[in-house]
Amino acid sequence: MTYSIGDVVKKTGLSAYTLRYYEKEGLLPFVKKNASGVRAYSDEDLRWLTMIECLKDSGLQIKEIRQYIEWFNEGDSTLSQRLSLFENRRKILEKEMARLTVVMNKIRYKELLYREAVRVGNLDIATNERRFMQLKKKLFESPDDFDK
Amino acid sequence: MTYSIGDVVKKTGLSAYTLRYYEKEGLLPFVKKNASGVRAYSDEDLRWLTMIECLKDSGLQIKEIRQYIEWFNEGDSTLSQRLSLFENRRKILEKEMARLTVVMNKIRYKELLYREAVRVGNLDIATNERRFMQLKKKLFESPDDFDK
DNA sequence: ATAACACCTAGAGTTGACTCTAGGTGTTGA
DNA sequence: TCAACACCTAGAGTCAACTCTAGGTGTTAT
Repeated sequence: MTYSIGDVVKKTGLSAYTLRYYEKEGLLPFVKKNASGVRAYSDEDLRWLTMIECLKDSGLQIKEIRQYIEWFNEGDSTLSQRLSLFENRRKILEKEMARLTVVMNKIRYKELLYREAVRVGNLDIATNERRFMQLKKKLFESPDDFDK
Repeated sequence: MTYSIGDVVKKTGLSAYTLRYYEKEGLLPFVKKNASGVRAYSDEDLRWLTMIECLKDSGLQIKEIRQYIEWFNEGDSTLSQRLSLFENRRKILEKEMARLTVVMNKIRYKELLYREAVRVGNLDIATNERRFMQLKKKLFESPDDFDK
């Protein structure tokens, strides 16, 4: 069972441009072409595309994904490099989630503040009302920076 | 109290290039210049920079940040637009965190798998060992996509 | 047999967010 | 006074990841 590039566009949601671009960048070294040069994707290729999506979602750049694929093709001698890659990614994702949690608190504070501001018609509450000042103090190192 | 661009570079970690670029893009509409054209940042400007950092961290593009600053300068008539902005951001951040949680699981699976693969010297465990197959099934819709 | 259609390549263009270069001005310490 | 230094502007360059264009080929339905 093989698939045309149009089939793969429908299956993956990626554009044909993107699929060709990935190939040019070395992300799909196995895609076969028929006698007249038309791509015929295998199920194996589709599995690679799923993995590529996952790695991309985790924040890897295309050249890093290519590196992973090259390691995969070199076989068991590169197992430890691949392990490092996933370890590093996991650590980076942990940091990213921590970062997002902090940002989320700040944005939530702003949402709460503006919800009340819309209700009363002005923003003075941010600097006047005890409850907002206390919230700011809890959320921010230097609270006054968040009156903007 | 005012600060030169060099002072602000030290305080914020942003480059002088970036600070001038932000100004060009309308993110710092209040920065004063002295008679010979040299920027003198105020404490107010520094507070804006903190806010800009926060909005940038939350994923806003520079033109969206400019829009927010314009709304701020227009006063209370734009309170509800600003509320929407923070609401939308909060929702986007929630989605982003959910997305990262899913990705994290997949990357953790890979890390675990490769840790064992490095120990035994090959990757066959992924397709042979019951515990990895079960983990895959728990984590992925179509588990075989993650043998790459 | 011809028009429509899906596909191909090489290479140019786009977008966002910087980052740098060239050429110049203003201030300050030896 | 003159060299070092921090600063200025306009505009060009960079980078990643696409996205598109131009010009062409191969297949299929009428």
